Order: sequence, then C-alpha cells, then structure tokens
Amino acid sequence: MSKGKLLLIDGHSILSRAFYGMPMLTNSEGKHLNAVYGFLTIMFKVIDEEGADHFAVAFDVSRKTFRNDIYAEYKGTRKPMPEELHEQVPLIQDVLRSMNIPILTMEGFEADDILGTVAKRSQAEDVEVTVLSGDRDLLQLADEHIKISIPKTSKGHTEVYNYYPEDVKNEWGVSPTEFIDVKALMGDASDNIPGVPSIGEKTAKAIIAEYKSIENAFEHLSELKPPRAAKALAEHFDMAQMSKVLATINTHVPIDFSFDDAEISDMYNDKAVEMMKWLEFKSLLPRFQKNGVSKEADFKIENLKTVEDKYLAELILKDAKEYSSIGFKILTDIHKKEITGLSLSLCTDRNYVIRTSESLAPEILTEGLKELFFSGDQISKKKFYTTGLKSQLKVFPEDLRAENIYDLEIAAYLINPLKDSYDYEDLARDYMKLQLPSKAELLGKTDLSEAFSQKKEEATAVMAYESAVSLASGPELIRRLKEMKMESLYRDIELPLIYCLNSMEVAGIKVDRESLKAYADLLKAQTDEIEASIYEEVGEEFNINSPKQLGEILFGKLKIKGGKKTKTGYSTAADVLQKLAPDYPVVNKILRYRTLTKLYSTYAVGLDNYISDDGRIHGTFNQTITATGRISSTDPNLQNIPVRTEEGKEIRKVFVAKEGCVFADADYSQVELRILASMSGDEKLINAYKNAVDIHSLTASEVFHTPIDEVTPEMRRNAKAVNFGIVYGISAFGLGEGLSIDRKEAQNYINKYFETYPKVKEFLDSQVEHAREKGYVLTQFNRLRPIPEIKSSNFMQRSFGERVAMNSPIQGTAADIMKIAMAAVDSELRKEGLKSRIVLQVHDELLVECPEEEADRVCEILKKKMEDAAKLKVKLIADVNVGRTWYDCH
DNA sequence: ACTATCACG
DNA sequence: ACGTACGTGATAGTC
Repeated sequence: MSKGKLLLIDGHSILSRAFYGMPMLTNSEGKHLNAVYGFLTIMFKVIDEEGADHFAVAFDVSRKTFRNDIYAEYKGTRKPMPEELHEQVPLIQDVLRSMNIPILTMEGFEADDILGTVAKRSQAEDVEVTVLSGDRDLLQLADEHIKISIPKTSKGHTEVYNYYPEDVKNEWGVSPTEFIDVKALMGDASDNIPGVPSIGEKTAKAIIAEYKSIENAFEHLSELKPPRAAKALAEHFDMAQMSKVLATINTHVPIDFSFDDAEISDMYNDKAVEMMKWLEFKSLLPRFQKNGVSKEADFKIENLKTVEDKYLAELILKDAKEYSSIGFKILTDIHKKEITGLSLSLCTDRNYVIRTSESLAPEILTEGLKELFFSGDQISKKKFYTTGLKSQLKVFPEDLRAENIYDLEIAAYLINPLKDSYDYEDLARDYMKLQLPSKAELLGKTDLSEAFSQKKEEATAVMAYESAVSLASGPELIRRLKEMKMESLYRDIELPLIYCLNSMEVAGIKVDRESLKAYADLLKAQTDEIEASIYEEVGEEFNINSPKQLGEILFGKLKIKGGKKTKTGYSTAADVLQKLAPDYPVVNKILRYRTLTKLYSTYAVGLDNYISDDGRIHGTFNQTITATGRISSTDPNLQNIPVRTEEGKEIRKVFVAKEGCVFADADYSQVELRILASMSGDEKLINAYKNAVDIHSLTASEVFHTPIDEVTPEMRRNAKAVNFGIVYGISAFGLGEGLSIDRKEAQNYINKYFETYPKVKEFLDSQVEHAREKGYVLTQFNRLRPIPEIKSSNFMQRSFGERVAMNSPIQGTAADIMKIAMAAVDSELRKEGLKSRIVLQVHDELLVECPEEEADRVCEILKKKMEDAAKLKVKLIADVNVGRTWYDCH
C-alpha cells in the first residue's frame, strides 16, 4: 500500500523551459517574470492532474557547480543563462517559500542528483513519486513507482508527457538504465557530454537496444553495425566510459529529506496571495483566494459505461434512435479498415464506449450504425456530431452518405483555418471554455487503438471525450457557422467533399513497381558518378547534402565569393548557386547532384515505401490544413510530383492506370487570373478572356507599350511574372527578386500594370482595406481567412498581412471552385453508374482512372462539371487529356 | 525540434 | 528604414 504521493520538481530545468516557452512578460516595474509565471502554470497543472499530497523543488546551488571537478574542463563550457532568466531564479524561490514548498539544494551536487536520491529513497519507502523536469536525462530515474513527467510548451499551451519504464522503452527502445549508455554514446552538447564522435541518436539507440551497455558493445566490436560505429567506439571507448560517468545521476547524495516535511500544507496562504498581487499574476489569484478549491468545474462524463457485450451493444444502438442529437466516434484498427470500437454520447447524460470482442463482432457495430444513421424521419431531423469523419468512413465498404452529419473538425476549421489541430481538447477549449487533458497527455505517443491493451482507462477516457465533446460543442459550432454565413460552405462544399476525398483515398493510384525500381537504379548510378567527380574536383570527400559542409567547401576552401546570407552561415540555395554556375563547373555538378538525390530519395525511394499490397498508393488528402481552403496531400504528398523538368517528369510514367483503364486528366486554364478578372470586374481583363486573347502577351503589350504582335518572348515572360506577382500580393521587392531586375524597374512594371487594369488595383486595395477593418478576408463562397498580421506594428509582418489579404480571396476562391467541381464529378460518375473514379487532385487538376470504354464520357463530365462549377464574369476553361500513364496526360 | 532545401500549384 | 513574393510537404542534416 502506498504511503502517499510525492511530486519532485527540477527547479532550474522547469524554470528555463518556462522561460523559453512563454512570451516576454514584465510587471509594471519592468521586472522579467515570464519564467516565474510559466513555472507556476506548469506546476499548478501538474498538481491538479496528479493530486500529489507531498511536494518539493530541487535547485542547483549554483549553475557553475560541477558533478566532479575532474570533469570541470568539459562542464566548464556550459553556456551562461541569459540575465533575464538568471534574475528570476531567486524570485521563484521566494514564491515557493511563500507557499511553504520545501526547496532542496546541496553544495557540490546538481539538482539531478538530489532528485535522483530523493526519488529512489522515497520509492523504497513505498511512496509514489513523480519527477517533473524538462530534461530527458531524468528518464534514467523512471522506475516501477517513479514516473518522469516532461512538459512541452509551445505557443503558450503546455502538455505533460509521462514516462514509466515501459514508456521509456516504447519511445526509446531501451530501459531507463540503458538510457544512460545511449546518452554516453551519442553525447549531449548542451550538457557537455562528449559521447563518441560520429555516433548519433539513431545508432546509439540501436547499439544499446542490442547490447544493453557500452561495455558489452565493446566486447562485441566486430559485430557492431555500422562498421563506422565500431571503429569510433574502439577508438573512443575511454571517452564513452567517461561520458557514462558524466551522464549517470548520483542517487546517493547525503541529503537530509523527510517525506513528512514535504507534505503540502497551507499552500494558498495570505503571504502567497500578497506575492501574487505583487507579481501582478491576476489570472493565478482566484486559485489562491478560493483557498485551493481552484479546479474548474470538471467536465463530467456522466453515466459512462464500457460495453463489450453483443446484446448490450445492440440494445444501445437501437435505443440511440430515440435521441435527436448524438455524438459519436468510430474507433478503427491500425490499418483503419475495421471497426474496433465506438463511442456514443446521447443527449449529454448517457455515454457509452463500446468495443468489439469475442462476443461482439465488428459487423454488429457497422450494421447498427448504418441503421442508426438512416433512422431519422423528415420531421425530426436527427443530428449527428463527430470529428474526423473521413477516416471513420473507411470501416464501411460501400459509399455511405448519412444525412445531417456534422464534422466539427471541419466546422472549426472553417471558423478559424489558422489552427494546427481541431481535436476534442481544442474544441473544448475554444468552444466550451474547458481545459481537458489532451489525447497526447493521456496516451503519450501510443496509438489510440493499441492503447486499450496498455492504458485502458486513459484510452476509454479519450474515446468518451471524443463523442461527448462533439455532442456538447456541436450546437455552438453550428451556431457560429451560421452566424458567420458559412453554413452553405459547410453543407454544400465541404461535407460532400469529405465523401469524395474518402473515395479518392480508398481508390488510390496504381504504381508500376518495376519501372519505379529501374528509375531509382538509374538515378543512383548517375548520383554515384557525379558524387565521385565532385570529390575529385574539390580534392576531398564531404557531405554534399550538408549545407554547412558545402558552404565551407565552396566559400571557405575554394574561396568562391558570394557572401553570407542566412544566420547559420552561407546560403547554398539553388538561386545563389545558379549565379555562380557559369564560373565554376563544380557548382553546376553540385546543382545536378542536388536534383538527382532529391528525385532519388523523395520520389524514387520515398514513393516505393508507400506502395500497398494491392500495388497502389493510398495517400491522405487533408481538408483542415491550409489557411486558404486548399486541400493538402500527405503520406505521401501526391501534389508535388515533378513535372517542370523533363528528367523529373519521367517519374510520372510510373503512375499508371490499371488493366483495361486509362487516365482522364483535366486542368483549369489560368483559374486564378480568371478569378481575379471576375472579382475585380476589370473590363479590359474580362474582355481579354472573352476574346481568348493571350493574357500574358496582352499584359506585355500594355506594360511595355508595344503592339501585341510585336511582343517578344522575353517581354511575355516578364509580363507573366508580373501577373503571377499580382496574384501573390505584389511588391516591387518581390517582383524584382523574381525577375532579377532592380526594384525601381519592378515598381515601374507594377505601376504600368495598374494603369492598364485599374479595377484590379481597386480590388486589391479593397481587400487590404477590408482586412484592416475586419481582421479577415473572404472568398467568393464566404470562406474566411483571418489575418492577425495586418494589425502588427512590425513592418515585415504587416506587409505580409497585406499580401495575404490580396492573395487569399483569389487562391481561396480557386480552391472553392475546384471543391465544387470535385463533388459534382464524383456524384455524376456514381449517378451514371460508371466505374471511373477520381484518384488525384492537384489544386487545379483532376485525375480520373476510367475503363477505356468510359473515357469519352468521363472527359465530357470533367469538362462540363469543372467549367460549370461556378458562374463568373469570365468563362472557366478546363483542358482534358487522356493517357495510359500520368506522364502521357501532359 | 528546428533549419535549409526543393518538389508542386 | 524596414527586407518578402502566395499556399503546401518530405528529406536530410544539425543541435
């Protein structure tokens, strides 16, 4: 039986985490307080979550204290703390003292050692210990009753990751004690642990996972892989052993610590309140004034039942039909194809987490759900709330389109597309003013579907939160959506798109493995050849892929001039190298090497890793990522397959239509410029499109005062860059850069452009004005893009905001139109009973795989649906091609 | 985890 | 005077 719970805090570590993770903060006297504030925030969060009854904070006596004087030469190079942080150390100690929290320090020992000693000693006395530190080094202390908690703060939000020995093993593949050896091998610059040169994290982990210790690895030198590591370890074994001593936390410090003295008593006393007032931490005051009863009213999942029984599950699913609002979340297996569970929330007071079992087959759940989804009648329109609908659809083999489903992830994305996640904890925080433990906090990096076997309680809680938060926040989100006039955007554009994207992911695209392999081999051979020739020319071997090493070779050793550009060193970006290429043949080879390795690793090898057993790549299309409303593609990214150069384009030959099929490929012609013409209402631009005049030539003719049939290719090229620039939110600097001309001249082009198309200028100005007034801009279909930067006092940020204000309505409207077209094409293919399916979308291009006999009809559908997707002041044009491979379609 | 680079629209 | 073109994602290297 446990004697109690002890929370130990690594004072300096948490303070500096807080310092770097929190925005600058000073009180009215100008004293820096961000670290103190952050420290307290993290501390209270952990106290609330842990329910610890005993408590202590350890500090180093001085940051210059060394573990052992012999190693002072290594330790001595530690970077000093910034003054703003240093001055907060005594401050946080005062605060802790005011709260009667014991501070542990000891001359000659680091906080790590004190923590280690107290933790191990307390565990031996049957105490449950939690050690809170920002430092991964402490993981070596994890034990049966010692939990290591590591907070991660980013963008002001803090999450705490917890590690018991099995969690360390899960994430690192080694036990806590072996972790010391890993660190001894890989070294740690910030802690001045030298490690073994050329052994990094990956190699170190692999070696220790296999051999358990550096000593044992040394015994088996000949078996070590890679040979490079064996050689390094042989040469630097003494260094490794010394590193191990340095990395080991001393758990036998002669410190005086009594568990009873660490009992929390009267933490929220008057003195502490005065302290909070002096520090001006107003937001922390309520906790102190309420004398400890500070927890927000907990979000209680009422009547949560877990079910693994067939009859009960069927009963619940039947019963659910009686409710008018339902929150749900389908749990799928790791391959996301089979249902393994279901969380249901019925009218807030009944929550069920159902899991498949021996007696509860997956079909029971899918069939029950189907019945439930289609059980609503016209009068009482049942509402279903969930998040991440697309991936849940994969457990239904057929194309299932239930009515009245609200995917709140997408609703929240439409309300604010700038967030980077829309999980239940985000919805609860933003729409219910409720801070819930996040999925990451509860499960760490464990996948939800496998978490049920390891952390059943937490996994169940996550599932319950998923559906309960959907049900509870749904009405508010929908209300906001209506208020912002985006209901139609959701219902008519985004919702149908979910099904379309799901169908694309399920379909996948066929890849010819053999030709991919041949392509890879060819690239490899060419790479090897050019690599050798670069080494020869330079006179030494180095890592060409390292911008750092490359910069040193080019600008250091070879003394090529072309100065610094980035803060980390020399820029070796393509545009910089391009300018040097004519004078230095090596530079050309390096550029060529870059091209080849890019194609090899990202495309040839990269894509091969994604080919499934069915010979196809099933990527993911994300609907809630971009700020403008475009979709994005991941795992792999199928929207950036090379096309601009001939040898890159080659790779498109491996994307083939399956047996008996061809691809129909359609792409919009200059959508964004057409949208600009339409939204601005500029007559000259509209007429040009009406009369099918070449827009870049026309622009050139006007800007350079030249009759249109005398426009040279160069003039047209420059005019094209101007047209691009307009869409990007023109600036003289940017255009100058793009055209390599000086800024004055670029400004001249821009002025002429605006004289030619005056309504375009009016339109762009009006967007910037709108953004300044309202803080956001809108697309033609009312998609919103917030622009917080527009009000920034920083010139650079504000200018960015202005460009975004000009670009987003155009890019976003193009995205809207494509989404409309996609749903229309998808639905027409199904309506006509065709087997053809959309397989890819690349922003202005759609690729459809179709049986040869359907090709003609599919081309008609593509052209018609894409061109009719929106009624603009100019016609939309889609060009359609047919081919056996994607390559053949261009 | 962050930076540099480069692939696409 | 300031010092960037808009929107993405993957890989490799560095810390």
